[in-house]
Amino acid sequence: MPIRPSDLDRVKALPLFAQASDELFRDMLGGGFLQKFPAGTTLLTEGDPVDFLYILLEGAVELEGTWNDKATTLAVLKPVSAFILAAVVLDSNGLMSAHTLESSQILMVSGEALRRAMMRDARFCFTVAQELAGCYRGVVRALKNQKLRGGMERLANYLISQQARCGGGETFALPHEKRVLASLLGMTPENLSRAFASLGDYGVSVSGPNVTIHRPVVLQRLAKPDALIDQAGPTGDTPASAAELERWTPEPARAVS
Amino acid sequence: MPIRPSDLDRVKALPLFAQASDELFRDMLGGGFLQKFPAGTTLLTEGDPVDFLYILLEGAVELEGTWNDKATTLAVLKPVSAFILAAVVLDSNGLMSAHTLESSQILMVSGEALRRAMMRDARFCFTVAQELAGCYRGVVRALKNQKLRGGMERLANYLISQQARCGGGETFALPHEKRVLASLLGMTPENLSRAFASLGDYGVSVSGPNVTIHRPVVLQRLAKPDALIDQAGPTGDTPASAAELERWTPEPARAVS
DNA sequence: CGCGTCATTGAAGCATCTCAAATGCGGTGG
DNA sequence: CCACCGCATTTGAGATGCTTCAATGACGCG
Repeated sequence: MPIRPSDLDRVKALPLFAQASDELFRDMLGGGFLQKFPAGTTLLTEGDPVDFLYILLEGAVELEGTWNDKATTLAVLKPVSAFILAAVVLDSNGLMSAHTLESSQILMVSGEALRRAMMRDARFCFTVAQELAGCYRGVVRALKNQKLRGGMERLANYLISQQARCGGGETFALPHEKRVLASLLGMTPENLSRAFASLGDYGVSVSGPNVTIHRPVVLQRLAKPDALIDQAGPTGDTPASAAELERWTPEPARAVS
Repeated sequence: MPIRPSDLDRVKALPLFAQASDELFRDMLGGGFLQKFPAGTTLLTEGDPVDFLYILLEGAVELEGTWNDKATTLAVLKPVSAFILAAVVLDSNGLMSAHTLESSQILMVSGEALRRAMMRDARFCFTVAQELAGCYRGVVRALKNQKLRGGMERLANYLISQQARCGGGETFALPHEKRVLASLLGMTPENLSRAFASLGDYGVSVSGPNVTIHRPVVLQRLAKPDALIDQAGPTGDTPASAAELERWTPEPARAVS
């Protein structure tokens, strides 16, 4: 499984690696694998030791946590994203399971090599710290989202974010199964259905995976999007969702309040 | 406001600074203040730029997030803890407000100086990355706690953690006002009261701030503590709570599953 | 002593979950 | 091409948990 140059370029385009020297970059990827996994493959199990940093190049990966036979989705990743960086930096075990939602191509980078590179190059180490800080802030947003908002409000804000991420047109597609979306938003599939139905009163119509927001202003009055919870503020510019953790890159210094 | 040597020692004992050279340490604290604040002082407001790393030496600080006129407590810090490290590393604005719960003594370290030190010393930078990774994992635990457990389960697990933190005796004291605890656990004060009352059936009695766990086994069967959510596993050894974010130091490699 | 805050208790309303059944859709095999 | 199957989604009804509003009791401080 040789790594294609075009894949290498995509990895190097990640903020995490963009500033690393070619030498450092080559060293790190020395002990790496590029692998394809079918949909539904479990990549990591909660509680197991983590030996590799995973980088998703194609497909989609779900991160989930479980307790007492219940499961909840903590994030859904799309390319290009690195995940479980925190466990790798601490050489610890994962707090969440990871499995593919679609057939996925994944680059696995040796955790050992990554930590060595960090110790060797302060600049790269700083970039990792920035990435981790960004991840941290992503989960803080998710926690605020969960504790401060109700189900319909979470859904409304998700739709507004997703719309921005899809280019801003009044109709766009949901990127995952509704069942996954429900778990991500912290509700049951039944409840998500009902929440979608209720949003009809706010000018939202749903047809399969396609959503149309007919009256954005009305929906926003319900959603009250917030720059400190949803990554894209009320004016909706920046992509990425509050819930899609880890995938977010260091924020611009002084983001809009 | 000169910094007393004894305070310096306490700061240097933080995992974050323990490995830094004396020179680096002195450089960083050059642009720092040591200040006392009365109870109820707002140190930081959500959304404002963050110019300093805060280190709590005495007292207690609450971190909270707000949305739509509702507020929720994200963490309660006790000495010695550094906070808002993530915002400092990204030179960004805070996602949460901070205010003192008691009269507190706080060391403020220049964010500029901290970032410079990181770029200069890969070893220190690595430690910061480890700290951030630990913080990240703390919030992930909190998010799982919030999404997967109900109110009584969260309280039961909190009590078990708190008991361990207080030395393991069957009677111990709650460290904060119940109103704050309720917000930390993601419920209303009324509901916390009822939850405490319900725990009577599980051998828990409450008298003011004092809690007694008469039948630990019964409570544990309800709580089902989990090493991947609560920092202390079922056997209860390590201190610190799932909800008290940021204050947690890098975990030992390979914590008990 | 009186005031204000915190904690507790009760009752009503709302949101969410669970269980159950019906609907709709895509894909397989005949 | 069509019938059938499996799965995701939807819908309904009842139970549960949580919130809100309101009132009372307990405590500490001026």
